[in-house]
Amino acid sequence: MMDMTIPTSRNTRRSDALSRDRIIEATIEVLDAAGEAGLTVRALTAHLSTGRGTIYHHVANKEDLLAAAADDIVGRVTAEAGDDEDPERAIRALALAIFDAIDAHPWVGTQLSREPRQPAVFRIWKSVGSQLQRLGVPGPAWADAGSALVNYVLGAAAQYAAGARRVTSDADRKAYLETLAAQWAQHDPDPIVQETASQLYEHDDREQFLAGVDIFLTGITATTARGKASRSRIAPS
Amino acid sequence: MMDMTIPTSRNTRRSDALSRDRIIEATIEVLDAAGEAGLTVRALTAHLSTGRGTIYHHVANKEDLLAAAADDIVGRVTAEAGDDEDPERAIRALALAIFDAIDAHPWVGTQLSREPRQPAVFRIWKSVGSQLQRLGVPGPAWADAGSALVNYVLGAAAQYAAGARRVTSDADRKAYLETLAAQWAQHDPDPIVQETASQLYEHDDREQFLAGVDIFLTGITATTARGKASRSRIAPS
DNA sequence: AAGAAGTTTGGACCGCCGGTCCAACTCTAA
DNA sequence: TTAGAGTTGGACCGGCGGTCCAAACTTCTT
Repeated sequence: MMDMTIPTSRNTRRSDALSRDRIIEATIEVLDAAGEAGLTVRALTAHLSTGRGTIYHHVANKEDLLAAAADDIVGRVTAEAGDDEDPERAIRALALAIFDAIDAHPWVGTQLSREPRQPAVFRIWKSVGSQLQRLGVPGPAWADAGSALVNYVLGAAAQYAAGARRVTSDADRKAYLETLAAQWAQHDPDPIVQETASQLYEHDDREQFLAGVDIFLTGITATTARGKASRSRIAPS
Repeated sequence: MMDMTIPTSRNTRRSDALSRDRIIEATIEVLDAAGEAGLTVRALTAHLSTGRGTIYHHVANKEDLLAAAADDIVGRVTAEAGDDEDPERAIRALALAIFDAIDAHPWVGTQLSREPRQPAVFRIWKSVGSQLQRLGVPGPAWADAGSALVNYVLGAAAQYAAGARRVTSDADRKAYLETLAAQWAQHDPDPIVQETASQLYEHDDREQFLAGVDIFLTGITATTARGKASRSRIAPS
C-alpha cells in the first residue's frame, strides 16, 4: 500500500455533535453488545463512524472511558434506590439495585472491583454510608461496617459478573455448571466438595446475594447493639 | 533487517530443565517484580533466557499462566492455615492468611476476583466450607454463608490490592490518600463525604478487613442461633 | 467582506502485545 | 547407526492503545 494518501474530501465537519457524553453513550452500547474484550478504540470509532483522533480529543484514554461508563450506570442506580424510610430496607434495595445493574451490564462488575478510587465506587460508598448513619451505627464502627458491606457487594458483583460473562443462555449455564461440578467431584472425593458442587448449580445467584447482605446486616446490628464493650479496636488516645 | 537468519548454533538443548513448574515459578517472580502489567510473555522469555515457543510448549496461554501462579500462592496458604481447634479462630486465621498473601502479591487479588471457577478460588471455597461445617452452620444456610464469606474476602482483597498497586511506599500512600480525600471533600460538602474522606487515610486496612470478618461471623452465629424460623429460602418440595 | 485564530476531525504511524508455526537441534530406543 | 519423538528459539501475523498532524470547518475581529 505504502501511503497513497488520497486526499479526497477529508475531514468535513460532522453535522451531529460528537461530545464526550455521546462517546460514553456509545461506549456503553459497545460494552453491552460485545463485552469488555470487545471494547477497543477501533470498534468505538467504527460504531461512531469517526476517526481515532476524535475520540482521544474528548477522552483521555481507555481507562477514563471505562470509568466514565461505569460511573454513568452506577450514578443512575444510586440516584434511584435509597428513598426507603427503613434504613435496613433501603440498604437491601440499594444492594439489589447494584446487583441487577451488574447483571444487566457485567462489565461494570469487573470495572468496579478493579479500581477502588473511581467515582462510581465513591457513589456507592456515599449511599451505603448515609444509610448506615441512619441505621444508627456509631462512629468508630461506622467505617468498618461500611467497608465490610461495600467490599461484599463489590466482591459478589465481580464474581457473579465473571460467572455470567462465561455463558450466555440459561441452558448453557446449567450444562456448564454441571460439567464443572462433576469435574470437581471427580477430582476430590471430600464430602465438602460434593456438597459445594451440588450447591453450585442449585442455588439462585440473586437470592444468595441477598442472603449475604442479610448476614452482614445482622452482624452489624448485633455488633452495634452489643455496644462499645466489644474488642476496643480504636483505643482512646 | 529483513530476515538475515544467521543459523549460528541455534537451539542447543538447555542443560537446566525447563519444566512447567519452573515457568510458573518464573512467572511469580516477574509478577512480584514488575506487577500484573509487567507480565508479558516476552518478559518471561527474557527472564528465562529462552524463546517464546518453549513457553507455549509447556503452557496453554497467558490466562493459564496467571491461574497457575495464583493457585500456587493460594495453595500454600490454604495448606498452612486452618488447623485451629476453634472454627471461628480458624476462619479468622484463614481469612487473614489470604489477606496477607494478597498484600504480598497484589496481582493474586485481581486474578482471584476475575475468574470464580479457577482452582485457586476452589481451594478457598473448600477451606471456608469445611470450617463453616465445623462451626455447625445447618445445611440450607451453609451455601449462603460460604458464598457471603468467600465473596467478602475476595472483594476486599481485590480492593486492597488495587489500592496497594497504585502506590508503593507508605509515605506516597499517605500523601496520595490525603490529596484524594481533599478532592472528595471539596467536590461534595455532604458530611458523610467528609467522614468517609477522613476515614480513608486513618484506618488500617488489615484491621478493617478483620473487623469485616468479625461482622460476618457475628451475623452467621446470630442467624443460625435464630434457627430455621427465618425466611424460608428453600421450601420443602 | 475577508482574513486570522481557534477548534474539530480522520487517518497514518509507532511500538508493543499474545499467539502460531516450523526448521533446527538433542535425546532415546531399536 | 538411524528413525522417531521430544524440545527449543525466533520469524511472523493480526491487532491493540496511543501520538501526531494537516485538512476542514467555525467563530471572532476588523
